[in-house]
Amino acid sequence: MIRRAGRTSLMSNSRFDVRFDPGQADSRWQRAWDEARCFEADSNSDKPKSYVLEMFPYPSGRIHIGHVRNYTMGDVLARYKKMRGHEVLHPMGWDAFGMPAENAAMEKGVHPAGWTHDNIATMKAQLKQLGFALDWSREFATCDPEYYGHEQALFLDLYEAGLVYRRESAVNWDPVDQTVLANEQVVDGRGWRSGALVEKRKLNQWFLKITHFAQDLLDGLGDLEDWPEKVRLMQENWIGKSTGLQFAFDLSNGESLEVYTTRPDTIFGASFVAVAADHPLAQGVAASNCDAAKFIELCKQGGTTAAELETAEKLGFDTGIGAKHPFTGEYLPVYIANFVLMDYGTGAIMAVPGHDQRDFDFAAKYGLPIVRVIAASADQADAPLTEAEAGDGVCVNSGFIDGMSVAEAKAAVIARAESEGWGEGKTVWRLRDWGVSRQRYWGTPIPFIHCDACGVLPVPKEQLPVTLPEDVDFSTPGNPLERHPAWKHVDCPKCGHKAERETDTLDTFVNSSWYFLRFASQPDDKPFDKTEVAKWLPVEQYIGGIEHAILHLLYARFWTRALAHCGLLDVTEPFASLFTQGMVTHETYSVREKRKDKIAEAFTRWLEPSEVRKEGGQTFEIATNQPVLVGKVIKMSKSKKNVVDPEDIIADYGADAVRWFMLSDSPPERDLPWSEAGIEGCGRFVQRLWRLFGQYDPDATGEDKAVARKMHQTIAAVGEDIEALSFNKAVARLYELTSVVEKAQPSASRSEAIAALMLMVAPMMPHLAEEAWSEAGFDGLVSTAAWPPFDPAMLIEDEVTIAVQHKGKLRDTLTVAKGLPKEELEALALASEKVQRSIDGAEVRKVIVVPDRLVNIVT
RNA sequence: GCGGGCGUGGCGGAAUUGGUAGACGCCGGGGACUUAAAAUCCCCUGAUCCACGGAUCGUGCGGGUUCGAGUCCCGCCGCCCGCACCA
Repeated sequence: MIRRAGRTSLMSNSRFDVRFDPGQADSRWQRAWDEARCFEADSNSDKPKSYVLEMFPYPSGRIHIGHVRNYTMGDVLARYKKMRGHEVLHPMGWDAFGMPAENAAMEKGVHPAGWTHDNIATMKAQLKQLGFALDWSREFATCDPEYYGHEQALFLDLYEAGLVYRRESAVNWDPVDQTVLANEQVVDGRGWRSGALVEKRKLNQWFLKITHFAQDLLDGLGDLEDWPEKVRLMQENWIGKSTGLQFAFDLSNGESLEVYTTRPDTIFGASFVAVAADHPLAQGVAASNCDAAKFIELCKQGGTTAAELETAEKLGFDTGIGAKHPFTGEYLPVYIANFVLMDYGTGAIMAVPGHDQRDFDFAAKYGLPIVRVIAASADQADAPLTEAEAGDGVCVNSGFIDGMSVAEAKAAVIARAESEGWGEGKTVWRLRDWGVSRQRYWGTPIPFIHCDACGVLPVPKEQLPVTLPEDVDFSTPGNPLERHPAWKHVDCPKCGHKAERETDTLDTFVNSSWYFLRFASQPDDKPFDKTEVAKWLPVEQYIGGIEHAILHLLYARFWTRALAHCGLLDVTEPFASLFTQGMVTHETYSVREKRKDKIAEAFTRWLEPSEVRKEGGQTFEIATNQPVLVGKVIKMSKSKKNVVDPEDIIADYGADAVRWFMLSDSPPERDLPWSEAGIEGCGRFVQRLWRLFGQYDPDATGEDKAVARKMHQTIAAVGEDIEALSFNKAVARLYELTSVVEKAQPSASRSEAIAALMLMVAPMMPHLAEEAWSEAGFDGLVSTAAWPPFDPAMLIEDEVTIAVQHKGKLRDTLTVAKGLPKEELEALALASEKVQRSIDGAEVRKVIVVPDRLVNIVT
């Protein structure tokens, strides 16, 4: 199976005589791969194709260990697929627009472009050091004008297709810095720099009609069998299809108010009506009532996020208006409430405290009635409610729907509303259109021009790209594009009079919504070529963090559909299989210190792992020798200093040991705790394999059945494990084979197993594998060699160990020939001395025999 | 608050999906080699009891189904992630 050429003796002057030296081997093989250009994908190949993609990184400065884990997983799969004869596309690029570049500009006075390009250079060098099998010929950064220019063209295509529009929408406004803040820049309702109370302010902004594809995006989830169930569920909940009743309350002031409810079955339990603070009704009340206006102002303070709105104390303002209940005719009070969202449904709700916790909290606070209208059974109609009960049951205290199930009552109430003409059944989506406007510089300029006479006009396509101006000033907060003297002012493309450019840029999620298409095909004159893309898409395996489970992945699915809708693409689902990997974690180290200026106030000083020393179960700070508090194992973060720099550990242990550590022990979807002892173990294993590889002897003779069987079993299992991305299991099996081969006497089987090990570790430890492969005298690169075959006949053991239980407890084990009939197994089990002692003369009532597994005797 | 996930030795985890719990690795202990150290190799390592043959307990907690439960069902507890302008 393996041909060998060249050297005939390994006995002398071999690299195997000394320890494996990653310091010189790593870079030598990295150069060899570059020179051979062996990882560049050929679109015209007739091999089966594999598109392996990891989420491209934001160039934040340096590669962190999370990147290393992510890209190592993808790399193992890409290298494995190549060895299995696939034409592999495994590209890399840079998600290069975003806020940190502007923050650096403000803090350090560097230009975002320069900062970003420096970071890319650093990080690319770091990725190269890890030996990833990437097709660098397809590399790009989203901040390249070529890339974002094509993105602008696509944006205009979507505009022509009616999928882009403008409307008013709220942003976080910092009144001191006079700037728009991202949610993460709002801390406890205050601007992170100014500390000013953040306000909600309305701006005209650009939106993409993702809701047009809501049903399609939902339906598509059903076909994504190779996506984690939890991600599909999260997206399903995010899209949030609900059917309910939309109806109008007649108000005591003569007007009417549309509300939407998903629980029309609880309509008889409605005890008040609530509208959002920015609902027109609330605005109307505020116009003549300054208390109401004050309350609305209060609601504007604080964050805009759902989590903040829902955890904030429920507050309301009684408008004094009454809403007439459609069945009882009773008037319910209408409140303005801080927990009602204008963006969902009609921005107004009927509140049923008995069966919705938010309504319950509100009713309890304001002394409103809490009525039970759903009960476990009809005789429980008056059971007291101590909290909202959202579960199933039958209707009680509910007039004509009494006794109906929740589902029946929903249908009955909708039917009645429709026949009486005051309401209708309606499907409502939680999914909202995607706001893509950002009031920032470092992003894709939105290619539109505002003309007083002609309105909002797209930039003609032949004038693309609209490039960012380079001479910008970050000394004052806010968007530099707004105050740029020249860039902003242009002539109207229609009437030729003076007009202004749109100064908003696109959300960076737009950049990452089509980058996988550009990797597959990158012509100069258009974003991508449809037929070329069709050769590579969908991505066979997409790998990234769970934090992208909803937004990025939903936006990319939407964008792909939208482009297909415009006739630019034939695919609708970009990622056939998705894998979400866990984080890399580390324990934290801190010392509590007393501040000199504030003696009473202790504060925490965090220490880096390199600043502490462990001794006799205790941990000390190296510099001061004082005891260190060892904290929880949490995600590595700069603020807690529990970080390790990949470059440092590569320097200490070599790329292969780092890669091996990333794959070992923890299942890839779970968190991986970083440990110094663990990486040391990996470094030892690299040397252990190296010593074993040095024992490869092409002239060895003789068969060793046990070694051969173990090798075939391992080849079969490791292949399956890699395909399932169960790298930790593949690693464990390779350890097992290594141990077996080490202990075996020299034989042809043993040498064959050593060669197979070189091939099997090649995707994981490519530098070591190349060095051993060439040193053992094999031709060519191991990276382009074929994965070793296995013989299915060799997988089957001829002996099995049978568990013998008495009353479900293990009493003995028997080693027998595989496939022994039930009767014989039973007889052997009953003959066991240990079993007889346990039975102790009792009557055997039943014997359960599972062939090749166990015998259970019941007395 | 809503939605999602995860709990197995000192630690990371494995267990053919209802069939020998703890594979494999790390840590720790003992030994070999060495003048010594490093490196390497061998043995032990869930808890308790023990007559040294073994016994009992044990997969977050409490119930249940089953000849048999880490795995299935019901109810709790704890921790983690996401929540639309971080990427």
